[in-house]
Amino acid sequence: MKTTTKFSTLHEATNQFLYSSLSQSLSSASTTKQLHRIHSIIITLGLEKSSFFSGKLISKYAQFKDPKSSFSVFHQVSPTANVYQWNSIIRALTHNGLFTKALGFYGKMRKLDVLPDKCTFPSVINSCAALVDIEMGQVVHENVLKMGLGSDLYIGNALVDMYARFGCMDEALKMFDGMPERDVVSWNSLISGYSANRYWVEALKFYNMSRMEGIMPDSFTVSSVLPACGGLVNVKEGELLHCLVEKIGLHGDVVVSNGLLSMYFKFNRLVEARRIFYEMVVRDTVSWNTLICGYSQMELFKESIELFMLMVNRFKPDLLTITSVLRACGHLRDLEFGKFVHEYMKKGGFQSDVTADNILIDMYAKCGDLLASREVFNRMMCKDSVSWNSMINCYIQHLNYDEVLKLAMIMKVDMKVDSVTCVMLLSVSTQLADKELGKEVHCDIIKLGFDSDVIVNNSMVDMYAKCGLINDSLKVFENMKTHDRVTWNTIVAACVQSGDFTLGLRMINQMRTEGVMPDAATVLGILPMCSFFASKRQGKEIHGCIFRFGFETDVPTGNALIEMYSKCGSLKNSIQVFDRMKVRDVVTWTTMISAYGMYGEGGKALRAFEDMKATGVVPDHVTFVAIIYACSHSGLVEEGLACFDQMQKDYNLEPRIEHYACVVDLLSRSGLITKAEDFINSMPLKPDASIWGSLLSACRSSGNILVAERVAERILEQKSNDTGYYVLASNVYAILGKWDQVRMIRKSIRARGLKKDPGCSWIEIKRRLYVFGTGDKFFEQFEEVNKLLGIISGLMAKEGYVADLRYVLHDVEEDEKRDMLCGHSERLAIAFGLLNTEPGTPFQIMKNLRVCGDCHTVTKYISMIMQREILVRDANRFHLFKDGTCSCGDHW
DNA sequence: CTAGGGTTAG
Repeated sequence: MKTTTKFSTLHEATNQFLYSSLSQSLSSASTTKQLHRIHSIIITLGLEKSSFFSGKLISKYAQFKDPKSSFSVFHQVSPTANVYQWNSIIRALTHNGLFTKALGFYGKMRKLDVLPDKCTFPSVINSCAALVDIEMGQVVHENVLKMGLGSDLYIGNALVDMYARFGCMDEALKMFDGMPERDVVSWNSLISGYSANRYWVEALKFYNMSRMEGIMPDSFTVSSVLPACGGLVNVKEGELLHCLVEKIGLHGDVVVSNGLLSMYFKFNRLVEARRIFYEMVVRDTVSWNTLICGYSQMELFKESIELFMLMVNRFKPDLLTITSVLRACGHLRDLEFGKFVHEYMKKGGFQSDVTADNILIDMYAKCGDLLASREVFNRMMCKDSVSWNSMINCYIQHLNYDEVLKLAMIMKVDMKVDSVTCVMLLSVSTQLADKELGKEVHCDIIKLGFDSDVIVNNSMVDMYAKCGLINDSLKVFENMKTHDRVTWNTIVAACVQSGDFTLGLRMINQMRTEGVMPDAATVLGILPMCSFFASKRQGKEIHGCIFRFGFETDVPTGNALIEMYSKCGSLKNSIQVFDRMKVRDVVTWTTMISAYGMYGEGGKALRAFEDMKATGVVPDHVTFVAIIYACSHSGLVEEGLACFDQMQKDYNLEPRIEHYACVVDLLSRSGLITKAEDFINSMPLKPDASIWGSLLSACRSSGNILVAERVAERILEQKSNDTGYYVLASNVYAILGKWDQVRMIRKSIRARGLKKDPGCSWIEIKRRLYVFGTGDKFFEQFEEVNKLLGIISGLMAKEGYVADLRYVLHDVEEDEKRDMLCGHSERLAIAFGLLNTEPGTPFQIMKNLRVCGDCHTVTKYISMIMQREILVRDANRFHLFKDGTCSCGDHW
C-alpha cells in the first residue's frame, strides 16, 4: 500500500515536472518547427485533449498565423469543449482576422449551452467591431450586461473601442463615462476613436484630460494623438508630444516614430521629417511609405521616385508604396516610369487591389495615355465608385464629353453615382456652359441626397454663375447650411463676374464678419474688380496680400496680376510680374501679349509671341485673338495677316468667328475697307454682328459713309442682343442726318427689351472714386468744372480746334450740339482731374464705352495746353495723351 | 482590450 502511494506520488511528481517543462517550452516556442515538435510530444503523451494543452496549442498556432492548425486541435475536443477551449478558438480566429468565423463559434458555443465567461467577450466584441456589425454588437453588449459583466475593465475597454469603430462616439463616450474603473487602455481607446473618426479637437481634449488625471501616456496614446496634431496643424502641441516621446523613451517604437514622421510632413517641415526618418533604429514598410508619400504631398515627386528606388533595393514595397509612387508618376507625367511600376506590380505578385487600379487609371490619364487607362478599367474584376469617377475624369481631361455622359448613365443605373460624380458632371456643365445639363444634375443631387455636401453645393454655385444664372447661384448659396472658404471665394467671384461689384464687396465683408480668412483664391476673385474700376491702388493692396500669402509665383495668380496691372494702366508693373514668374503657361503669355496690344505696342507683342513659341509654349485660340488684335491696334496689317495664316498652317487651329472679326478689324482699321469687305465675303462662317460691327466702326472713323450705311443695314438684320451694335448703326444714321432711322433704332431697342449702357467715366482721387455720367450737372465742383471747360474751349479755338459735330447723336441745333459734346462724361472726368491733382502731374481716367472721336481730339489739345500726361482707358484699350498726341496713333 | 501609411471632385 505504501509502495503504491510512493509510486503514485513519484508518478505525479514526474507528471508535474513534465507538465511544467512542456508548458514552458510551448510558451517560449519561437519557430514553427519547435511548435510542431512540442505538439507531437504532447500527442505522444496523450495530453492533446487536456483542457490546458489544447487551449495553449490553439492560441500558439494563432500566434503563428496558422488558424487551420488551431482549428484542427479544437476540432478534436469540440464535442466536449469547455469554456477555456472555446475562448481559445474564438480568440485565435479573431487574431487571424477570421471575424465572421469567430462570431459563428460564439453562436455555436451559446447553442451548446456553454456559459461564456469574462474572457470570452473581448474577442467577440473585437470581431463585431472589425465587421462593423452594429446589430450583433448590441446583442453582445446586452449579453454582457445580462451576465453581470458590465463593470469588467477589459470588456469595457473593448466596448469603448467597438462603438468608436462603429463611428458612434456618443455611445463610446457613454460607455467610457459609465466605467467604474479605467486604465490607460480605456483612455487610449477613446482617444484613438476620436482620432480615427477625425474628431481632432476631441482627441486632443481627452488626451489633455487624461494627463490631468495623472495617466502616463504610452506609445498607443501618442500614436493616436499625433494624427490630431497633424490634422489641426497644431505645431505647438505636436512639438510638445515630440519632446514627451524623447523624454519617456518611446522613440524606439516604430509606430510612434512613423506618427511623428507623418505629422511633420503635415506641417510641411521637411527637415524634421527627414531627421526622424534617418534617426530611426527600426524602419518598417510604413516608415518608407510615409516618407515617400510625404515627399509626394510636398510635390517633391522626383525625390519620391528616387526614394522608391532606394527602398526597392532593401525592403519589399507593398501596395501602398506602389500607389504612392504611381501618384508621383502621374504628377510628373512620367509615363515611362509609370509603366515600369505597373510591370513591377504585375511581376511582384501583388493581389489585385481596387485602390491601386484606380490610381493606375488616374496615372495613365495624367500621362495622356487614355487607352491604357481604359484597359486597366476594363480588366478590373470589381470596380467601385472611385474607379468609375477616375475613368470619367480621364474623359473630361480629354474633352470627350459624350463618353463622360455614357459612363455616367451606366453609373446611374448601377446606383454607383456619388457626390464626386455629381461634382464632375457639374464641372462638365460649367465647361460646356450647358444650363440644362447643370439643372438635370442638380435634380439628381437632390434625389440622391447630396444637397448637404459642401463641395457639391460650391460646385453648383459656380456652375450656375458661370452659366450666367447668377440668381440661381445666389439661391443655392443662401440655402446652404455652412459656407466654407471655397464657398465664399466662389460666390465673390460669381458676383464680380456677373458685374455686381456692390454685392461682391458685401459678400467679402460678410465673409470677414463670419471670421473666414481670405486666401489666394479670394484675391483672385476680386482682382477683376480692380481691373474693371482700374483701381491700381486697390490692385496693389491685393498684390501686397498675395505677396504676404506667398502666392505671387503661383501661375493663375500671376496671370491675374498681369491682367489687373495692364487694365489699371501700368504696363510696367505687368512686365515686372511677368518677369518674376518662374513658370509661365499659355495664359501668362497671352495675357502679356494682349497687354502690349492694349497699349499699342504691336512690335513688343510680336516679340513676346516669338519668345513664347521659342520657350515651347504652344499658342491656342485665345493667343491668336490677342496677337491679331495687337497688330490691328498698331497698324501692323501684314504681320497680323501672317499670324492668321500661321494659326491654320502651323498650329492646325480652325479660326473661329472672333478671329475673323479680328482680321476684319485689322484691315478696316487701316483703311482697307474694300479688302475687309472682300474678306468677309470669302469667309466660310456666316458673318455675325461682331464682324459687321468691326467694319462699321472703321468706316465711321475713316469717314467712308457710303459703305457705312450698307453695313449698318446688315448689322440691324442680325437682331443682336448687344446694344452696342445698335448704337453704332444709329451713329451712322445720325451722321447722315437720317433722324427717322435713328428714332426707329431707338424704338426697336426698347421693343426688344434691351437697354443701352449709359456712358460713364470715372477717376480715383485720394482713395475716392468720382463717377460722371453724360451731361451730369449735380456733382461736387460742377461750377468749377464748367468754368474750366469754357476756358479750355477758348484756348483750343486759338490753336485751331473745331468741334466735330458728327459725334452728336441727337437731332438738335448746332449750338446745343457743341454743349452736348462738352457734357461727355470723359470730358467732365478730365476737367475734374485737372482741378484736383497737382499741376504738371499725370493722371488717369476710365470710361466704360469707347472714347468719342471729338473727345479724343480735345484730350490731345488739353494735354498740350495744360502740359499734362493723361491716361485714358476706354472699353478697348489705353490712350496716353502727351504734348498733343495720343499713343494709339489714332488707331482705335 | 488600445496605435501608424494609399485613390477621384469644388
